[in-house]
Amino acid sequence: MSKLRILVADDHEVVRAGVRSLLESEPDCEVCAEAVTGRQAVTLALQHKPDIVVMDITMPELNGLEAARQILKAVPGVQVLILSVHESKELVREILDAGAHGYVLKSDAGHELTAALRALRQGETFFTSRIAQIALRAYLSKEHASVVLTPREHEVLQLLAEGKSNKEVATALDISVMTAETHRANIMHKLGLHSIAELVHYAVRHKIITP
Amino acid sequence: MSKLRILVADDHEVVRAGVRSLLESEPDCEVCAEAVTGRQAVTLALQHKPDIVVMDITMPELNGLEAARQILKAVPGVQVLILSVHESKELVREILDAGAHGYVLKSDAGHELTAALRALRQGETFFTSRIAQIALRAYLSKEHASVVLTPREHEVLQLLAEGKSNKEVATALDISVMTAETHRANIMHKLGLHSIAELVHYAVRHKIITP
DNA sequence: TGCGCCCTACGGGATTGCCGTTAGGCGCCT
DNA sequence: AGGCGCCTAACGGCAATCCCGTAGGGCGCA
Repeated sequence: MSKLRILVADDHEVVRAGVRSLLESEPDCEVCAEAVTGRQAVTLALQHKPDIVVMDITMPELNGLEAARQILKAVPGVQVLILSVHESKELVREILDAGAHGYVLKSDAGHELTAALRALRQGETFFTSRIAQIALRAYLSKEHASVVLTPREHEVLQLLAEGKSNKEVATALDISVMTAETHRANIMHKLGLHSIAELVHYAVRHKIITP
Repeated sequence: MSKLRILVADDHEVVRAGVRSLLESEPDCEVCAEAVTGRQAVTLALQHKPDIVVMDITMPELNGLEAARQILKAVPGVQVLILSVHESKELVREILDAGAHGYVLKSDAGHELTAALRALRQGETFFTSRIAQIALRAYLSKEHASVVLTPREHEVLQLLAEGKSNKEVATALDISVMTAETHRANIMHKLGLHSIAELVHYAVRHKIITP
């Protein structure tokens, strides 16, 4: 069996060097090309027709997700392994929908990356445990997991995350402070949050507010 | 002359592998240790007393800047090279004030990193061109507005913004709850904030934490 | 019609947050 | 030596949040 030919796409040279270093510790892998932008990744994928593309998400010109979609459509048999820092539920969903074959976090240990490659070579998929958990939770909570919040709760969440107090929320929505309080309690219970700070984090991560 | 002993601090293993790979292509460099958090960087710097610390900024527990300050104070003769994705004006200022010896962007080419190392070995500083421009502009326009927080306050701010309560901050920093409380009050007073939510916003906007 | 979900509202106790103020010790700079 | 900034610590008091639970009215769907 010939060597696995791999295209590495990441806008940071340091990261590319890291991936190359980790991959080439595997005897049957070789990096056939490196791309700095998403557009370049598409071009190089067409030129080299690699077995696997290791792809970052945040890249200039064309983000990794869109690049992945184009590559998967244009290059038959290619497999895409996403390597990113992000781990939001929406992102996982988008990645799965894009048809990626695996997802590893940059904070994961290096052996996760090589394990992912071995899985892909066997024709399997590989999602690192945290991602698998996110995907599983999303699946178990009946598809639309992020819509567990009712419209009213979503509204309250936004106001709270913008820095408003219970009283201000109550005034803004013209409801009792008690009711605002109840909504907040329900939101926190549903999302598993325990403080305003976590709530703001959640809102920022899910783009409910713009920091 | 013996080899340059280098400590690499970054929470992403891929990045650490990349830095290691790039550094060890230089014959007179060796990576003596790797840290995953800011606090671990401080500990390992004290243990290994490296010649140079290559440090990321965004790290859990203790950010790279504060870690750099502590290391520069505690380890005589050590040099700190910041390796980050960010390039805001405030950040450059803080980095210069912290006493770092160089600043290279992750998107820079690998030879920038090795060039920086060579500069540091000669006792010089190295700032990649975009950073040098930012620093120069900031110097010329004499802006001394934004950075009023003390190192300790910055640290407390980070922990609070990460969602920790006063009590948790106190535990994490091994200080009294009262003291943590005082720091929080001072931070809020200095920044004109009035709630944890606003504090988190501030931290996100100023890239003190990653949402 | 009945069930479930949502919005509304309230109670009360424990905890934590917010604010002003004071004060000692320590290190750094002049 | 003296001053200054920082870190530490503490107090009092009021406000707000957290965490239980309970509960009625409205509205859509089977």
